[in-house]
Amino acid sequence: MVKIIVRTPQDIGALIRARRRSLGLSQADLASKLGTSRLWIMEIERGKPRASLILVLQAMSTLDLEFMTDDEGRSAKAAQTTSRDAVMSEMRRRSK
Amino acid sequence: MVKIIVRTPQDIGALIRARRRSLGLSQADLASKLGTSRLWIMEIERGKPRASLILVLQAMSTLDLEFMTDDEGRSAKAAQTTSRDAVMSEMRRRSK
DNA sequence: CACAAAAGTAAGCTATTGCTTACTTTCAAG
DNA sequence: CTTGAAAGTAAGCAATAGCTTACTTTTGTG
Repeated sequence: MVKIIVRTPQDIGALIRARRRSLGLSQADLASKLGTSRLWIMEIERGKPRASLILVLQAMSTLDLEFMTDDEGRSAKAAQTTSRDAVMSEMRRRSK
Repeated sequence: MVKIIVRTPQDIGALIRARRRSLGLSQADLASKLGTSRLWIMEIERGKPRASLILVLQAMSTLDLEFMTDDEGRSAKAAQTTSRDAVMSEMRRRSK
């Protein structure tokens, strides 16, 4: 199970297409599961840059795919800003 | 470094907001780095569902964030479909 | 080859995005 | 309490997303 990094709409298109195929679904099948049009599936698989976020996320979940991202241990502990960040924002405040 | 799963526009909004703050950037700062409007930053941080994919991906990269997904070892090896998938797609073909 | 499903292309339409500008409200620090 | 930056709200507008329908091309099997 290798981690793939997703940076571009093309990456997402390729991911969706590969997964759709590996599940044996046609574009029409996926479109109807998702409640979108077959045309939309076509376009997203081609890397449509301005596709809407929610449809992409729904497609991911329909295909049992998940996005992950690294959290830099900032979750609960650093509710109060770190002193370094405080300084930085102070600096910006002062500069013009 | 904990992996966070991102499933909804709200998840993305929270992620972007947290990271923006931890970098000491204002919404206006981020908007101008990204070439979008401050209003867009506002909306995305609130979980705008239909925001456009490309802007979201650009925001991620501007903030040094990455999306990852699991590849199920399907990369090169299984260029030719697995026999099980072949059967399934065959079945679908025949059924109506 | 021949046939059917899947995939791709096109055109036209409405709803929505993302923008600008301008104001208001909240926050942080003296 | 005052003040300036950041954040939130609002209105109006051009560009475009995503839809339907219809047609064409490609793909995979017998």
